[in-house]
Amino acid sequence: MKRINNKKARKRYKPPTMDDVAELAGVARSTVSNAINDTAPVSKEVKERIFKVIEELQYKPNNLARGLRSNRTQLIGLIIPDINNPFYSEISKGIEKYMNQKGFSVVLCNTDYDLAQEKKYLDKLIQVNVDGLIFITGEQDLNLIAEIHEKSNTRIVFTDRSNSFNNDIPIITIDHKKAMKDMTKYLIELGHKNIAYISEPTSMKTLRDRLEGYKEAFRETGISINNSLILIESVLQTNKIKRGYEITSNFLAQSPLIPTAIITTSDLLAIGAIKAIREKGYRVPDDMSVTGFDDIETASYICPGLTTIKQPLSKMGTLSAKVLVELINGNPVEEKQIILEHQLIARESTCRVKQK
Amino acid sequence: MKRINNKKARKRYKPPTMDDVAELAGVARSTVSNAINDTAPVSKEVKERIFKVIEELQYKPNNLARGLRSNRTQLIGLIIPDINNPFYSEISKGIEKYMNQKGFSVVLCNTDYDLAQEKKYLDKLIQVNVDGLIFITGEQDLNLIAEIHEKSNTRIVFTDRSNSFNNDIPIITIDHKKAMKDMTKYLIELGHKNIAYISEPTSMKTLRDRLEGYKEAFRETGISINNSLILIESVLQTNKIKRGYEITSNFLAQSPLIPTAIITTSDLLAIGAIKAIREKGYRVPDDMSVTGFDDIETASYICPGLTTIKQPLSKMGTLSAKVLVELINGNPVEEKQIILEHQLIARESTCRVKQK
DNA sequence: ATGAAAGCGCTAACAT
DNA sequence: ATGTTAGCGCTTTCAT
Repeated sequence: MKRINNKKARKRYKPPTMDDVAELAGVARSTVSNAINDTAPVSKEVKERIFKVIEELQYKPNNLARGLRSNRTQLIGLIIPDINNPFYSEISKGIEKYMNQKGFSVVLCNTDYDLAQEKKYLDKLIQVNVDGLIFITGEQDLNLIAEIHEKSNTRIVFTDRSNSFNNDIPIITIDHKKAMKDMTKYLIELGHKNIAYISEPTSMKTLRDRLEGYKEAFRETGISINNSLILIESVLQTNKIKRGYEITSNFLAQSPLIPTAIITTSDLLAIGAIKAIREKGYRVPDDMSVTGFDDIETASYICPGLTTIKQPLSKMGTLSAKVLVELINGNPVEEKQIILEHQLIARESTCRVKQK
Repeated sequence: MKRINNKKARKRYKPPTMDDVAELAGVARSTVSNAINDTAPVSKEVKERIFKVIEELQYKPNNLARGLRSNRTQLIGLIIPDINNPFYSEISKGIEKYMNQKGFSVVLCNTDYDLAQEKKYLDKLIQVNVDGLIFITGEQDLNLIAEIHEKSNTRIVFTDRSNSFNNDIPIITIDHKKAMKDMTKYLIELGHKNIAYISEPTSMKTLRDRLEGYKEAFRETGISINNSLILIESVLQTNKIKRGYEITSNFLAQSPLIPTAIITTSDLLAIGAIKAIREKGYRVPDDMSVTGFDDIETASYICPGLTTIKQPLSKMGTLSAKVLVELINGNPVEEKQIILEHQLIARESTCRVKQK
């Protein structure tokens, strides 16, 4: 409203209201409402008359008014770190698709892993009166979540990760510890002993779990762990590929011990790592095997195809959405923790260790 | 509302309203409104009192009520084909970021290139009372758009593409014809003559323009075009990499003439193409150069690095958002067509043609 | 500078 | 089965 002085003001088109429909159909407004929402029986003839008028007028209920009255906006919030990361975009796509089918609209919130942003979005979404929200993040402020959970109309579902399972917010994820254990054992079975581990920050529970899985695999096979091969990022950030490249580059440049395999905690990290490895003159997988995590689409198309852990991303999205809709509809959700199956996908980026 | 029979009904927390604030501050509701929105002068003392109460009560204005009254929801719609495609997700990220800064929330709509879905989303967004929307699509129903433009409160901005420039809807894009001409000439200068062209459907104007650029490059350099090397997809679809792989695979299997270079209309297509080329036993770029389009992040990390046309994706998003906000604020937008600069990025997937 | 009052378009409780 | 009525929480005249 800063400038009203643009002469070409848009002609204010007034869309038809429920009153218009009621009048033209010769019934009361509440009858129209009942006809539309099936909230009370309406005779067949009246119904027909009403829907004819609706068709003629191209009447569309005003969601704002509806929401104000009924406390239901058919809006849900989606808080994710980075929509430009295929891991999140694929989950998001699943969520959006399901929600759209169920008549909800999805408000997208991109945090760039910033805790302050998360808080701001949380506030914003409440103010938008979303019926619920799906939260994918590592660094949640649990107090804040609890407060929201209690003080607003908003239902919450976590996807992929949560820092604690001690509340009753549903979470859809996989068994990260098991997954990484599978991967590590797979490499060990290929004869690898010096296996580097490049991880995003273990401030996130999923990543703590994975590290645990890595270690457990060593323990169970009786191979000793070399801590100098474990590299943990300290800060969450968006440019995963670049970070994978940098970490690996630095590591290879200074480590006295060159591993025969590198495990990373995401496909993007792995893509960066492979580039760094090659630049140092090593071949993948002949000199060094590399593994990713997630199984994003590109993982199977890059060269060499990336050995990785497949997370059912789309399904995770769909399920999260489904659970949230149940919650919104007031249906009880028995299973608070939904743990989906992962799968080790062996491609060309890993091979049996060569004679040393 | 299907089942009310879950006993564990949530305790209905009632957030404070503007009336609560007014009462506690000992002023009229309208004064609170004026204080918050700066819509009329309010004395300093009263203002302080009001904001103190707001802080205490943790009062947040209800957007629904606000929107119902003022016809402003601070919601905008984003209609895109595929959030899981880095091209769109990067633009989307730019849009979301800018909009968030400006106090808007973004409603995400993913069409999967389906025209019917686009229509549904358009309706839905109007019903949600978005203040405006950004539309990225090839197959828009122009009548529908015109209708919306006229009959709703909704402002529209196109990003990347539009089938016609004959209306006054702003569009943010690059010069696709020029871009593809640049790329083609670049290959010609490297000595290539038999350059295949793999394109997504030319039902989209941007892709018609690019094809035109390809042809013009040949014309201007006096090299004859071989139509059997031009392959146009007939249907828009999401799985670009897979399609790139299939098209290239089929083409190489049956074409009597094997080109020394392949131009594709997107990086994803190129990634698929490279895989197919290798499977047929050719090397990239030694036997066959390959080019992409867009310059998504992975383009520089795959092996070989992909020669491509850089589109300023993030900027396109930001600018689209900016224009839309101007429109919403009633500010005149002089420049309806914003054509941004592209850039040819030469990487390792192309090289000088070898002696034949 | 502040207050009173109307009403945005709808749902829901109640009455008929 | 249908109508009447009272708000939901806010912005926006219009008075004062």
